[in-house]
Amino acid sequence: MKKKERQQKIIDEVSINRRVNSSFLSEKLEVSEDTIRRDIKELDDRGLLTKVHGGAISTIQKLYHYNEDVIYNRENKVRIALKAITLLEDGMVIIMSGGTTNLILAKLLPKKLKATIYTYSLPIAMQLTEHPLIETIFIGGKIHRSSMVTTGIDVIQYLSNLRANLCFIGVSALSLEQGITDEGYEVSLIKKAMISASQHTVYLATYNKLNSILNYDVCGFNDIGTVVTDFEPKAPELKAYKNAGLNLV
Amino acid sequence: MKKKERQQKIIDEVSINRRVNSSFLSEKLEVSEDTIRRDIKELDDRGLLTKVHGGAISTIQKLYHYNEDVIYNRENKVRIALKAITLLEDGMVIIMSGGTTNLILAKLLPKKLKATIYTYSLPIAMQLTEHPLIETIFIGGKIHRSSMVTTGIDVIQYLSNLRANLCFIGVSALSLEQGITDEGYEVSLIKKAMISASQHTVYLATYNKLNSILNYDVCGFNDIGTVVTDFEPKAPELKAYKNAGLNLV
DNA sequence: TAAATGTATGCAAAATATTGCATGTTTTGA
DNA sequence: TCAAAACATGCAATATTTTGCATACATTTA
Repeated sequence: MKKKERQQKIIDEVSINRRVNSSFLSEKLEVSEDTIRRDIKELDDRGLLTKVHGGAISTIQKLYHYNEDVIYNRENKVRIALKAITLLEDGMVIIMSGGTTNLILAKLLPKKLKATIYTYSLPIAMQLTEHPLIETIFIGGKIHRSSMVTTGIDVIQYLSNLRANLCFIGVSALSLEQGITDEGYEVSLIKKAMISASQHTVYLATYNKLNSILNYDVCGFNDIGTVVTDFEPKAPELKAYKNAGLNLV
Repeated sequence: MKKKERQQKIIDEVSINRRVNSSFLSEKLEVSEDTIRRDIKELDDRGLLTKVHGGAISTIQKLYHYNEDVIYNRENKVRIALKAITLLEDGMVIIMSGGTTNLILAKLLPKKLKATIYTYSLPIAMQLTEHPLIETIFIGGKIHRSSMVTTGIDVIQYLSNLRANLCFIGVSALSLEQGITDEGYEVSLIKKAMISASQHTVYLATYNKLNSILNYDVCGFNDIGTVVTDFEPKAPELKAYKNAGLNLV
């Protein structure tokens, strides 16, 4: 029996029973206890089980995990997310759009927060399953491959019947002239539906989204409520926005 | 220089430049081009870069990836999934339940298969986004944390309006007396709805699900259509099932 | 289309990894 | 506290993997 095969059997054994000891495995798999110990050590290093005195115990494994290194401008998004979290209270009903800023927000939500969250983004929904007190409702529809969100009439219709306290919208582009715009027609409609379903809307925008205009309107400048961004409050680029009456956090 | 170290250097090189060719790497790392090619092939298999004629190019990193090592009895499930795939044809409308066997099936689906797939499992939906020709529709609802599927009246209602060619159901328990049963009430209702929405139903069952009974009925023994399992066709344990008229693949 | 360049595969030598034992140390639990 | 069990480590025999070469095949490009 090869090493790989043997290690797989150890993993199986550990996942069936909560715990397994080296002497038992040594006998069952017909190798010395030293070999078993070395296997267990290696599997522990790979995070597949936990080595204990006498054998190994199972570790709760995540089926899916996401690679944060892939996210562009991650540091700034973390700062935005942390600011956005201060706006939350227990018991809120929240709608979240897609995008990596909202994904980071989902990850950073306090574990003790009680809330009901509606989303149509697969990664965000996955992330929210790790929060024990958050009830997550996924809004179904046709999946858009690259952005991993659902779109279509089903989503808009569902949102039209919803009442939420707050929604978090990832901003694609923000300008003084056009307000918030998006590059996709479908997404712009969904975001509009989110806005009208919520008492308050919070826009999450990294600084590189400022002063740009895309093809589809989401929200005119005068209707924008709160924008959370990662610019220094005194940065000159923000002055014009503040002067125009925007509530920047 | 060890293999691992060398492969890391190849990855580094590819991520700095967009592309690197084998002859350059052969000279720089002082090994034959054959070795470089073998390294590149292996790294490609692991998804860390993309092999092309003449060398390798960088691959877009996935935001989410799942850990196959976590899946119990993975080898058997792969065999079941491969058998199940032979039942598919282009243009089919398919419903998939949750579970790791279906997840593996989703992963192994031929990249050239054209199909429309309905699912209520987040991991399966994520997996399906990697198939360019598959249109995926996610059935929304309240998310059940540990199994990462949606449940509730919304799901059942949605399924009741659906007509599909085929559905794949992960089996929790199968017995001669009770047929297919499940441990959750909600899940059993959803599976029943899937069955009545589909022309044909395919049950995926690893051998350890045989001869067990759980609390909620999914499908009586006489109504079971096709079961795909990983037992040897001549195994004595299957005899009773075959004698009772079950179509085992 | 032909030459040049890149690729796949089998093979044997060399490199590397695995394993069980011997030895001494640490941990456990009565 | 002390004996028994579990553990870590070095080592040599053994098993496996890696590697470059030779050969034949495929792809590119001038």
